[in-house]
Amino acid sequence: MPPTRHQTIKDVAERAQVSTATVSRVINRTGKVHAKTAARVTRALEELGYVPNAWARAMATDGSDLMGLIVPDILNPFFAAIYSGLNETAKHRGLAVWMVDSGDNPEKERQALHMLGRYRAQGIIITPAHPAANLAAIERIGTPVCLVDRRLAKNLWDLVLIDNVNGARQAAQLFVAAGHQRIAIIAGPQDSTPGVERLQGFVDALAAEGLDMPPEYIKFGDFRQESGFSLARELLALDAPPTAIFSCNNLMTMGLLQAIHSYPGAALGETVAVIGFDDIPISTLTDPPLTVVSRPMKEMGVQAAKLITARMEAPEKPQETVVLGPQLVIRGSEKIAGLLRWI
Amino acid sequence: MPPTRHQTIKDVAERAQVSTATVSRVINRTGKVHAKTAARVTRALEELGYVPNAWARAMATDGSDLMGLIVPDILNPFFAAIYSGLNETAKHRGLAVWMVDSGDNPEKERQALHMLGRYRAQGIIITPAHPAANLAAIERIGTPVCLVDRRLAKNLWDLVLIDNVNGARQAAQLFVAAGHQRIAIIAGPQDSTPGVERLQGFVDALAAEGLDMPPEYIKFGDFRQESGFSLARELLALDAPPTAIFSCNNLMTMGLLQAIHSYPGAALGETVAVIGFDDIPISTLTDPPLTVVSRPMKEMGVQAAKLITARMEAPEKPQETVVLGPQLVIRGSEKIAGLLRWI
DNA sequence: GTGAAAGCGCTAACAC
DNA sequence: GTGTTAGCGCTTTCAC
Repeated sequence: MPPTRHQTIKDVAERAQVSTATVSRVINRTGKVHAKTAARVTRALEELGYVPNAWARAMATDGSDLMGLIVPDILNPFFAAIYSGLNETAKHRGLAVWMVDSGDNPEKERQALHMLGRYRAQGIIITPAHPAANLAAIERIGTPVCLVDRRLAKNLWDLVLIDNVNGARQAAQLFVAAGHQRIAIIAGPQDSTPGVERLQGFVDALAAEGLDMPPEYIKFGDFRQESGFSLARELLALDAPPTAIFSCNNLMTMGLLQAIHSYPGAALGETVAVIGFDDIPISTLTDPPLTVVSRPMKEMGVQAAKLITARMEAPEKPQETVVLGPQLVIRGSEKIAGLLRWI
Repeated sequence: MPPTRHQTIKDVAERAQVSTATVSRVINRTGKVHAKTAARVTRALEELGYVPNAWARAMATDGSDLMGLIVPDILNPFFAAIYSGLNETAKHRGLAVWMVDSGDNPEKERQALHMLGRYRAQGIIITPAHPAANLAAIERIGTPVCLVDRRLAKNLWDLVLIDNVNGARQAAQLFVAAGHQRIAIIAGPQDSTPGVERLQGFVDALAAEGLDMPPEYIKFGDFRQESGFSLARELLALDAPPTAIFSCNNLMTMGLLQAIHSYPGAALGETVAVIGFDDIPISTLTDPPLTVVSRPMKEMGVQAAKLITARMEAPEKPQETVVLGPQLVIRGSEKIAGLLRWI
């Protein structure tokens, strides 16, 4: 491991017997350089194993190729998929994406924002931890911002959203079609866009079908597995437990399944039906396989990349919102065995 | 969105009626500054919403707080967990971690290496895609390197490994104890450390118990779900299918479960037993729940952080290897119902 | 076509 | 205690 100092443009210039300006021209293909000189420079570049210094370049040009992505949970496959789509698209445009985890925590989010600020990221894509917590900080960013999956209290930024109301409605209608009457929901936090919209879409759709949801059938979780687990147990313990449960995100669905699995007398597809929001790897492994509202996660990242690069080119253009449609994937878990006989 | 130019140390200096040097001193708490002056500077700092420029600072000090992590698959919870541990520990030491995905692909890995080089990362933690593909590039890095989970063809770098042989041995012994005779393995790629060691540990342990593994019971996958699925189907289709299958990583275990689930006549815990390497979220949801060789994933990240920061302080100290122990988590899937009667 | 030189934002001697 | 100044590595006028 020879810890050789990084070669600079100056080293290259000396070796190729030219000025640093010429080396720069060759590297960036900017301005005319004689073919022969260029060849000499290229050779020196290779011989020295020159690696450009991104900082120095960014300082001189007042702009880097760095893009920030702030997500609430790097371990959640949903956000990993967004990163995937974003990164691929950004790479094509010569941009590098740095993903940072906010832990869905305003204070950590503030730190993340600050860090990307220090590194002078040219744009920030963020799924905010809270609709208002870091509002001021985000307004002060001074570089393009694009929100993904969740809105903020102010509507100043480009948005990539899912039609949550529509997705929840489809789930509700499917439950009704399967003959369920006692339908429950494990909702998300009501200070987040997805939390509110999914609950609303679900409740409204059931109401339209003439079904009122009693309060004890509406549970509020925090989008984490543990809350899905404990809330599901509360539902199963009711005197008149629901025959159908809609879980509002992937992690809570995992908890819900775990609860059903471990609850005496409860059985998926027998005593209780389930629809989850967001597909999960185990969907096809449960018995019956899991019916879910699925959404184009990677595509959300792709759209975010497009919005933010467009805004980098035209900072003053009007705010834009992209709404992607969810898709119901029916696999069987939306019904239970005995139900049709009872109706 | 007022796209105000970033404030510089110079702006602050003017506002506080001091020199840039003094501002720098206040920011970095280096050198003496009169309390009153400091107060004036601090005030200006806040009023202007000053955010330091990491690049400029790094250029001036010839060193940043940037750390690179290159993983084969950001979507794999195993690597996400490593990031988690690494990031937390690094943050305590004032370092920021940039995780980059190599897609387990030497070419993309090369690009990742290059990118972190351009950004002058102060250290690189990497799970190499291939034992030799980018060897030269890694040797040329010139900044501390720490390998996680996989070795390289040369033993020049600090290492964080799992005792794979030991983990596989425990799995084999448990199968034997459960009365299995026809035991198969879905192994990983044989050009990777974990692939080789887990196979070896398993085969050797069985041999020690007097059990030879016929070649048709040894399948080679690529650590991805799809290969777990198709190889499992091959095993189940044998004239004398195994009663026990050991899967060598989390993704292949998912495929294996899927295959068992969908294969006519096959049933987990009835016709076939399973042990997986690495825990997965669904372990407790299968029936019977899944027995796995589990390992301290986050801790691997923590150890990597420690090794690399230690090396940053003492670049010439002897190479160090940390081997962490895996742990067998017995949940029931290692046995099948009828087996004990037959012995 | 090519080079000299200024400057990006910051730190670190070195003076005072 | 505080200011002046010389870089860090690079790009970019502006001359020639």
